[in-house]
Amino acid sequence: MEKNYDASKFEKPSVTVDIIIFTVKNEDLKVLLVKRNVPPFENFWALPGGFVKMTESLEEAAKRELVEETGVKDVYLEQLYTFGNPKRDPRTRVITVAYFALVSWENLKLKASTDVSDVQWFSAFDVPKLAFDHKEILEYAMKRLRWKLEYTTIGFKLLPGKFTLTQLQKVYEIIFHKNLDKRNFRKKILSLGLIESTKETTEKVSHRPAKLYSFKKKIGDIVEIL
Amino acid sequence: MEKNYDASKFEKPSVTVDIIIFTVKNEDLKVLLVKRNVPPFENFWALPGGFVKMTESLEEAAKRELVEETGVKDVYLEQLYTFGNPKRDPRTRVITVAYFALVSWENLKLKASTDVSDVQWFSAFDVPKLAFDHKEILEYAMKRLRWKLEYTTIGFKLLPGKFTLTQLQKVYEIIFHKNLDKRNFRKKILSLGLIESTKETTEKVSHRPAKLYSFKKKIGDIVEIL
DNA sequence: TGAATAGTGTCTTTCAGACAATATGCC
DNA sequence: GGCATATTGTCTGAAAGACACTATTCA
Repeated sequence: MEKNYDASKFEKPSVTVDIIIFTVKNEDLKVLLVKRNVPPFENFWALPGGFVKMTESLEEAAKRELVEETGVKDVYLEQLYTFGNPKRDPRTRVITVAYFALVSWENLKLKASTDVSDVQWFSAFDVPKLAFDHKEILEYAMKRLRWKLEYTTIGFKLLPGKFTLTQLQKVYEIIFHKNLDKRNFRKKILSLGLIESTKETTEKVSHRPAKLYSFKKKIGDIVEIL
Repeated sequence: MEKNYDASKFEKPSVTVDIIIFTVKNEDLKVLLVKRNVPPFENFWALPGGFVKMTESLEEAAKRELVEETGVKDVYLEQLYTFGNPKRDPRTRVITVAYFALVSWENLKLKASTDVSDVQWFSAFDVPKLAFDHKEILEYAMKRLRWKLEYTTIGFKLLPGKFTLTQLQKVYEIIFHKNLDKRNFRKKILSLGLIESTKETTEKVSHRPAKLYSFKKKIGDIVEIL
């Protein structure tokens, strides 16, 4: 901290949060974008976000935006990185704290997906030109997502509460963009001891039904690394 | 981003950077602190830091602070986390972007270490009460440091350009607070293929001299994970 | 009984960890 | 030669990866 301080003495940047909201749907990784209807970057798609209010924490701001856009609470949310290049917004100095969120499609389809043209899910592998430096932010989020998937158990967060191992494997395959061996995948996931089979199975499928699994809710989420 | 924007319409938070500067000296992990001489937290020790100027990026701000406090450039610097609790500063809303830096004692002892009472190195394992939420920030930095040391090659950054394997092992032992097996440590480090032996050895020691190693400067630092 | 997906085991290779004797330079 | 530290290899257990067949349900 500076030695002398006068809050009014310095010109201050604006601070926003932007959220990268991922979900999996139709065998694809999706990201939620909103269409801008004012300059700059009018008619460009952008990450959802907004100004941080003076009385809310950064995480509260991110959660607020998340609820506004998707109607879901209690999802996985983590701070990603803070982007502060002085030229990233052509109007004025804006520093943005990026968060990334993982939601299961099943949990949110009731609400946000029924919105119309100005809020839409895009394939994370094929997004339109984005406003500001949002492309860079998205790419950073993809890196973090892959990394987390490899070294933590975060993948569950993209699925509903009960899921089959095949569904889970699919999530991994989608995000890593490569096929995985079924036996090795199951061995590894189960050896982590973080999910348990329920007594239920999938129903009304014209083939052998699969067991449904759910997370063990253990002492504190073990997602914490780093 | 918000749909409508008027830079003057919103009250804005102040934005600072704070830096956790680590070094290793006397077989201890040290962190640089500065003593505050104005309220709030007058006479408390705090992390070095300051306001982000309107025309500089966050990283530039962090580098500027780093040079001001230590006189060193070209050190390892990475963004740590952004702390934005609305109550973290009792005066006004201050959001701080924390960076952490690793410097080798040998590279900086010329300058900053000769400063007097208000800038000092403390053992990272035994710091005084800190101003604001700086204790929390420091703890987070320690976690990140341990993590990075385990999964990347970042440890080299705490040593001078040429070093012995024993010195390097010492760094790891200090930070992990436990002893490591010499043979396994050397096997692992050398298998990474990131350092190479020079033709030099330590001199004027009253025992067998050790080979000096240096980093291979490869295509881009391989420290990038996550 | 055929279609479709679920579920399962072995072998090999690689890496981490335990463990102790020899080598070298200086005095 | 004695002291102090440097340097080096083997064995064992665990985990990751390659690989193919049997089981179950429904139509």
